Amino acid sequence: MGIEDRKQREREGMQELILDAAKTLFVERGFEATSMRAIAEKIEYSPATIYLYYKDKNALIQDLHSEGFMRMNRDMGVLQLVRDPLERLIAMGRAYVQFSLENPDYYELMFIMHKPMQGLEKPEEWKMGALTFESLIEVVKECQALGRFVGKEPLQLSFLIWSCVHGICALKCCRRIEIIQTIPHEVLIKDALDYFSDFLTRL
Amino acid sequence: MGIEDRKQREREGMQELILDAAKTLFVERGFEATSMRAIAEKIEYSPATIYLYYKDKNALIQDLHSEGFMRMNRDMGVLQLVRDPLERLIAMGRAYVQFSLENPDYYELMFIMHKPMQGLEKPEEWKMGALTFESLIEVVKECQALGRFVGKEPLQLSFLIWSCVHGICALKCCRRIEIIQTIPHEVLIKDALDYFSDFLTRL
DNA sequence: CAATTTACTGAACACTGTTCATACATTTGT
DNA sequence: ACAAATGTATGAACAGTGTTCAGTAAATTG
Repeated sequence: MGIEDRKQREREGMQELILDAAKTLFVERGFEATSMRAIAEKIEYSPATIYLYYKDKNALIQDLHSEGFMRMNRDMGVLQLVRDPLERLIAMGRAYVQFSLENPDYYELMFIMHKPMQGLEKPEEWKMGALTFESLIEVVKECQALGRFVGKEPLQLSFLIWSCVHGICALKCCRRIEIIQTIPHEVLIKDALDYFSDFLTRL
Repeated sequence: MGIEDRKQREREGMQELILDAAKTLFVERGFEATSMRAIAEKIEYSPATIYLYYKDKNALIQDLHSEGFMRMNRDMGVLQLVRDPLERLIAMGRAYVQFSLENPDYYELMFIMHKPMQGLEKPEEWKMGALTFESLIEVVKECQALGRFVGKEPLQLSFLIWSCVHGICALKCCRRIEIIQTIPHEVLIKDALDYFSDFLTRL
């Protein structure tokens, strides 16, 4: 029946309408600062209507959470074409940081905020993140197969590498980088990434 | 006049009473989850009374923010006694992570939450953090004086080192470490720190 | 002892996320 | 074509939040 299909489409259209409005406001005014009423006003519906399409505010956040991971995976997908594992590893690190700089709001959602985590026991959505991490482990293993990172556990090493790039992103994102005022932050981050790459190469 | 002194003491006593209650509740129930009314109830005063001693909820947070830095500085102060710069650097990294594990609530306040940052343009309070970072730069320079980290800018390198340990703490604190379920987190963090130390030693 | 300053509070304001009975529109069965 | 049943949207309300302020009670002063 085409009528059920139409209903389904309408439903998804409404969800997208809500999510887009929410996204815009979240980016504009931050997170806690955007109310359900504000979202409702933007799409010209009653606040109660939103609850017909999303269980609560957290559901909205979780949807954006997954969308963030899809974007990141899309952005980093092309890197699988890089043949040399070490080069790929370094490129992944740079792409990761770049993503966080270009989409700080998504990044915060994905890796910093507490909200999207709680009540998300199921790794169903979160699985996308685990997948990205596993591709990191894979590339580390490939590097090891070529004689690098000898005597290191790939999992632990991958975690350290992740920590390193995440640390850069998080300090920037949470504005703690601002205690450093002697040089521009872009330079700081660029240099840190260069050193990071240099270290990986030398190990 | 002793009477003015007493008033001053009473005032500070009240501030401490409020701050202690706030601290307890923050740790117990998280941050956004503790209301001014809850704090007031705990100290058996009216909510309005709190506003006679703290401008608003942010002021409370900022006070805890500085207290966190004082604790951290105290904890890490003894490390200045470590003679060898590299050993000191590594010990500082370990102490940093340990602090974050023992005081996740303070850590979140100091390095993750957005709230204590906004409206805190003055580095008066934030200066304590900058001081800790500068002692990191110093120890890096000392290492360089002994022939390590050749050709690296101390500031940028220090930032990378900070990023690395902060990354570990932040992933743990924000529960993103939980995507890794194959080995216990303590082991993961311990190993990552060992690798981190190993890398610093080999550079 | 009266006047003044200080410490405190109850009630209110403008918000927040969320729920639910009610009203409207649409689809269905006859 | 009309009535019944389903689905969709909403206004009003609830319980909660941070915060303010007029008014009260206590302590300090003259």
